[in-house]
Amino acid sequence: MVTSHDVAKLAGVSQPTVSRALRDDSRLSAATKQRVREAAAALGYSPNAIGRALSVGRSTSIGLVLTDLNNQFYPYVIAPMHAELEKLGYQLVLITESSESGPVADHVAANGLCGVILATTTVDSVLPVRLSDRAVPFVYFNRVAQSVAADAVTVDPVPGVREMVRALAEQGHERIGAIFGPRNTSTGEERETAVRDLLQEQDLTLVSRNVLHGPFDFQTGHAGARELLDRPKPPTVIVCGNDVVALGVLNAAAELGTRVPDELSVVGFDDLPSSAWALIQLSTVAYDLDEMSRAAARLIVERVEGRGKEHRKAVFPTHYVPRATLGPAPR
Amino acid sequence: MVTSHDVAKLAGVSQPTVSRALRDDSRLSAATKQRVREAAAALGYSPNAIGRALSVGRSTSIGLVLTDLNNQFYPYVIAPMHAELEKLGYQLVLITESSESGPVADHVAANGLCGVILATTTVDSVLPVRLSDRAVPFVYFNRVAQSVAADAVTVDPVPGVREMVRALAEQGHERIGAIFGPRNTSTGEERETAVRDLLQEQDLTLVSRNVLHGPFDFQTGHAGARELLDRPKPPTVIVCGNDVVALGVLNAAAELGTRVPDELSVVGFDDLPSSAWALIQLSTVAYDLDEMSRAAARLIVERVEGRGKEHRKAVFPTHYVPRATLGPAPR
DNA sequence: CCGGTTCAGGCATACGTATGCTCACATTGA
DNA sequence: TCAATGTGAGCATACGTATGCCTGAACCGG
Repeated sequence: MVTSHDVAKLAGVSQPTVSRALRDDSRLSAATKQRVREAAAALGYSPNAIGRALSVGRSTSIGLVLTDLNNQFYPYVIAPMHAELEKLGYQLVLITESSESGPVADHVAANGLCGVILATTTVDSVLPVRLSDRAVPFVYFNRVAQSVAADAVTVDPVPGVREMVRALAEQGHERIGAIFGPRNTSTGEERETAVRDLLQEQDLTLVSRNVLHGPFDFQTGHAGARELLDRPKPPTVIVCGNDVVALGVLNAAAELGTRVPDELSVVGFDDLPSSAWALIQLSTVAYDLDEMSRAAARLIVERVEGRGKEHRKAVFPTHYVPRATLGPAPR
Repeated sequence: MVTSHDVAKLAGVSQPTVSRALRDDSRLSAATKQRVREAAAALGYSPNAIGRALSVGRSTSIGLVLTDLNNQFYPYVIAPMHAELEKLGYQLVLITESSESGPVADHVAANGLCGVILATTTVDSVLPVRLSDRAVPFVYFNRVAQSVAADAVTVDPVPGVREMVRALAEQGHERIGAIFGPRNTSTGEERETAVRDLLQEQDLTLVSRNVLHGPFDFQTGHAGARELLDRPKPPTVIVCGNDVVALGVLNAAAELGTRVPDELSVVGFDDLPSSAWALIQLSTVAYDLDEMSRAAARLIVERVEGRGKEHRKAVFPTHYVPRATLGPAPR
C-alpha cells in the first residue's frame, strides 16, 4: 500500500505537506503542490479513508437503516440515495434493524458511520433516542418517530388521497375496503387518517369489518384480499396502504379469477415504476420518491458536516394517477 | 465518545488489557476479563471500528460493485448477501461502476474496503486487473472476466435450458425469437450458446434476423418485443436472456394486445420472485439465487480472512420451471 | 534455596492522515 | 540597517485499537 509518506519521500517534502497539497491548502506554494501531485500520480497514491476517518473523527459512510430489504419499495429508494451520496463524496452502507449483531445503535457507533437515514422507523421506536444519546446524526426518511425531533423528509398524503377518493366516489363505489399499513408507523397512520377523513367529505364511510391492517408488504395485500373477497358482500374497491400491498391484492384477485376493475377496483400509494407497467396499470397516489430519496441524502450530509442547525422538514406533495385498476363500481 | 482508555481507567487496567479482554485473549485471567467487561458495559463502550481497522490493516466493509442499481435483479441479490455478511460480522457497501468519483479501483482502495464482490463484470473489464494490482481480494458473482482468475460463483445454464428447449419443441414452436444479453458478459454468452446448442439438438434453428441483443433490462425486452412482433412472420416464442427482459417482453405484448401464450410464448431466466406472481406466471429457468448470493458473501470473507488459497468456483445448477407463458405454438 | 518456567499484565509502538504550532527565510517599510 | 510582517513548510502530535516484547511475580522442581 502506498501512503502519504511514500509520496512525501518522492516529492522531497514532509508527510503533512503531502496532506496539505492534496487538500489544496492555501499555505502551500503552487510549485510544491504541483510537485506533490505529480509524485502522487506517479505512485498511484490515493489517500487511505480509514486513516483519514480516524484523524478527522468521522468517516464518509452513511448508514441506511431498514427492516425489510426484500421489500419491493426499497430498491427505488436505495438507487437514488446511493447516487446522491456518491455525488457528495459519501458511501451508502446497508443496515437491517433485525440485526443479529446486537442493537443497531451500537452497530452504528461501532462501525464508524458518520450518520444514518432511518427508513423504517416506527412511532414508538427507541432507535432515535439511542442515536440521539450517542450524538449520531440521523434523518427520518418517509416515516418519523415521536420520541425525538430530527430532520425529516416525508410525504403529505392529503392532496393525492383527496383526488383518489373523489375518483372513487365518482365511480359510484360505496362498499369500500381498505388494507392499511401498521398503526405504529407514521405513514400508516397518516394515510389511514387521510382516507377516512376525505371519504367522509364524500359522505362515504369505511365499515370496520372491511378494514385490515398489516405490514406494508405483498403478503399483507395477498392475504387481505382473500379475506375481504371472501365476505358475503365483498367491497367493490380495496384501498391499499401502498403499491406493494396493492400488488398483493391484484395477484390474489388474479388467482381467484376476480376481474379487475370489472368486479374489483384497487388503488395503491407510492406509484412504483412497476405500477405503470401494462400488465399492472395500478391506479395510485404518486409523489417524487426519487427526489425524496436524494433529499434525504443531502439532508444527512448537511447535518453530518455541521451545516444547518434547525431541524428541517421536507414534505413532498402527492397527486392521484388514474390508471386501469379503478373502474365503475359493479352494480 | 467512550474509548478503550476510558474503560481501562475505570477497570484499573491498561488500554491494551481492555483490548485483550474484549477479544477474549487467553493470556488474561478470568477475573480481569470480567472486570473489564463490566466496566465496558457500565460505560456503554463499543470498540471503534475505524481505530480497529487502521490498526489491523483492514476494515470489515465488503463492497458490492454493480452498474445498474435500478435493475430489478439486484434487490434479490443484495438482501441475502447483506444478511450473510452481517452474520459473518461484515457490512455491505454499495458501489456503482459508473462512479463519478473516479476509477472504482481507487475508490475501493481509498475507502478502506477489505474486499469486493463483482456483480456486473464484463468479459473485457479491466477492473479485475486493477484490483489484482492493488491486491484487493475479490469474487466474481454470476459473471466472470477472462483477464484474471479469482473465486467465482456462477450458474450453469445448460440443464435448465435443455429442459426449457425440450418443452419449447414439444409445444411445436419453430419460428423462434431470442433477446439475449450483451455479448461481452459471460452470462450473456453462456446462455446464448446453451440455447443455440440445445435448440440444434432438437433440430430447431435460430435465424439471425430473429435474434436481438441488449443489456439485461426491461427496456431491452420491451423494445425488442416490439421489433420482433412487427416482423411479417413474427416468432411464436421469444427466449429471453433473463426474467427482467422477459418482463419487458410481456408488457410490450400486453400493450400491443398480443395474447400470451395464445399468440406468443415467452420464457425467461433467473426465476425472480415476481415471475411466480399470478399476474406474470413466467415460464423460466431457475436456480438458487439466494444461496448463490450467500455463497459469494462467504467466499469473499474467507478470501479476506486469508483462509483458502486456491481459487474456488461454485457453479449452481439450473432447472426449468414451467408456468403459463409457454404454450402451444399457434398454427 | 535457587534457577528456570509460566502466567498476567504493562509498555511502547504501529497503522495513515490531519492539523496546531513553530521556525526559517524572504520581503517590506521606516 | 533593523524590526515587523508574511510566506512556506516542517515538527510534533492526535485519533482509537492491536500486538510484539518485556517485566515482575508466582510457582515449580531439583
